[in-house]
Amino acid sequence: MIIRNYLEELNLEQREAVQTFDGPLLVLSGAGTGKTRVLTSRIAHLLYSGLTKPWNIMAVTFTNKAAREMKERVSKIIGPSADQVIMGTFHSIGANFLRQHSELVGLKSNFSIIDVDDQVTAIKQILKDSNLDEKLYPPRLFAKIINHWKDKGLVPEKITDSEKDRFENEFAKDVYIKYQSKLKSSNSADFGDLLLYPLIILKDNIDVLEKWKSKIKYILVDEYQDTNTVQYLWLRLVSQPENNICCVGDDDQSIYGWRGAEVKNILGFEKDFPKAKVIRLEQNYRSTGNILSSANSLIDNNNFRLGKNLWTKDNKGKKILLTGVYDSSEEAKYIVNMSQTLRGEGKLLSNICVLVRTISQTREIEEQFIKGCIPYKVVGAKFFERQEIRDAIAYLRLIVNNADDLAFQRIINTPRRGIGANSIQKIIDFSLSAKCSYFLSSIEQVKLNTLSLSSKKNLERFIFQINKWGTLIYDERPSDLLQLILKDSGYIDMWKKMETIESETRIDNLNELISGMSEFENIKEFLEHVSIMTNNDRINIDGEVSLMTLHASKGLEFDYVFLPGWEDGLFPSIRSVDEKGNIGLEEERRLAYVGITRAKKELYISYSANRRIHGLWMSSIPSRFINELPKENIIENLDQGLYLPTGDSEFNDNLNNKSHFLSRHKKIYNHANYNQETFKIKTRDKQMSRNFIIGERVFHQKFGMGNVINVNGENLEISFDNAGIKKVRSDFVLKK
DNA sequence: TTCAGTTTAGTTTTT
DNA sequence: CTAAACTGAA
Repeated sequence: MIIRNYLEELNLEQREAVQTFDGPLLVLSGAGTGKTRVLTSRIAHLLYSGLTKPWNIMAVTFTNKAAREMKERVSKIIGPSADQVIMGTFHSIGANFLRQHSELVGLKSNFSIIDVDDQVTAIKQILKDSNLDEKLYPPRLFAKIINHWKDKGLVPEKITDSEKDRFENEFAKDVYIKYQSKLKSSNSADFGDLLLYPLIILKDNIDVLEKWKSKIKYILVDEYQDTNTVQYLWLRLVSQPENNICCVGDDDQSIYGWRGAEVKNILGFEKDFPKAKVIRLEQNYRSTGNILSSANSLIDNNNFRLGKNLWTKDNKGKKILLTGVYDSSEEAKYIVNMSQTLRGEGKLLSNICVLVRTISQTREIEEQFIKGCIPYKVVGAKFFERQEIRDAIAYLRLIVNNADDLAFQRIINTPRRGIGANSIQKIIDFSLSAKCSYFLSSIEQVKLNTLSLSSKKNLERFIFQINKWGTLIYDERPSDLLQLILKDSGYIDMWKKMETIESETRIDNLNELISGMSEFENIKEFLEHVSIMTNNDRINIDGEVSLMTLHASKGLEFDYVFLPGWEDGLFPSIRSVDEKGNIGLEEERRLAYVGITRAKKELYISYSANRRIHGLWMSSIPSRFINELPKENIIENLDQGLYLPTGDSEFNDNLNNKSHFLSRHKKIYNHANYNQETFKIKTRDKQMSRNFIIGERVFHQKFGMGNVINVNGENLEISFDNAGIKKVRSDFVLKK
């Protein structure tokens, strides 16, 4: 055992949180107050005190990355036995549990985990079978309702009439029932099931519950403010009666309400767990005084909060730089210029991050980073949602779980193998009447000779291939097997034949997937990993600027933080305010609070007068949140000088007034001429950069330096020094 | 059954 | 603006 004086490194409150072992404990831990340190020290202290064994402790984190980090930090104090502590996200722990007890809810242990897109596909089919018009009843809406019910722990039987008040909900309950049986027959579970099924199993099987209770003696929960009802019920169930449960969280950082998170879980902790002890951590070790008092003053505008005030021994530091720009591309350029300046001052790029409200904001910023030759990384880029990646994973899913109808449907004719809509419909119809999977149905169709000769031949070949690959699951390495599948199925060739830039990228992505798989021992482990991987699990902190959404930034910290797009409508998002009124606005404000408190040293907030939304240029006014920041902590960047001063009376009059949402589209001042000018400059800019000549030296963000060897309009063929020959669009390379 | 060309619908955040 | 859905011809 490695003995370290971990207790002495803690402040008074932290130490109390670490040493309070028995009974329910809530640690209200503000941003940057050392909550991870408390959690790790607590685990170490529990083990060090000899009270319990590692496998009797369960620590639930919000991301797998957080779990990994925690494990590392605990093992630094206590040694390798830290590995035996049960750590993971609710979803990964739930999935594990469900694999052990799957038969209790009618699943097999090799069930597939499906994502939102698969849900929508399944619901589409159900609507079709139920003769409900997709146009009238959008599948996405049903998916949302069903997920919402699952978050609340509602199985179909428990849906009461009061839940049906919305007109769709009457159908929704029916769709929900059919959806669940569809999933069951596909041997699949969605994200909600990973939490809901374990709860049901524990409730209905007293022996399983007792076994769990005798195993788990101490529970630690991170990010408690973002737990939903199911997670809450689950914690209540397994922690009773000793209630040795320690929840750490910050009500001001609750930003997942739209996903079913209930702030009331943390607000009502003392009521839910009688005799609970509450400890507040308010000393911040992360940010400067200016950053901290801005955050405090902003969040003070929220009504629904427990209330706390962060303080720091640190000095005031630099003021927050507030910048108004003309349009979003100016904003992107500004961020890149500032990053360049910081880099010039010797600051590491890995200490810089840009946090946006919506992921689409990253595109323009990326463009400028490429032009400015600054390495960057988009964290949580939707790699696993790309078509080619989903297709590849669907092949693996079908091989591991033949009953996975959603995977079957996705790839049965991808690449085209002569099995058209008619044949597929026959397969589906038969599976419905025979109550078997699509895959089994296909086998029957071949036997029964119901399809056209060519279809039959093609289907036979497909079945043969799936079976053949299935025999290799345990023999081949996952990466080798996928490579084999993509080659033999003709999937890679399908993209190769296209010879477009996009198809090249897709093949690159597939190769990236294959190489990423090499760290996994078996396919099942890999599939588990990809489906419940969290956003920032893939983060790497090399010499790159990080670009991500505010949501993805939870739990992270950076020296220099850019917060672009502080405009009313974008941030706070008009949708959340429209849909949920003040509740929605408060959540947006908490999101702003999370953003501000990520910064350790310097914070740059910016807003733009014009932004292109869904292809149309819109003008906008600065975010109301800007006025909630104390003037003494802020300095306005007058260099840019492209926007009206924030003291503008029209803007102030409209604050906190819903009508100003309506005036959102109103031009603040006429930019028409300027607009045209910039447009001209931009096109000229683009055209100039597009005249590439053979032999020219160029730079590409991903592939580095290279020489142009072929020019075909916008499409360039480049021989890169380190990455070989690639086809690239001219927008993505820079002249040297 | 396939493929190319055209129209339309949907765009906040994510396990 | 983009991806999915649709349409019609080969």
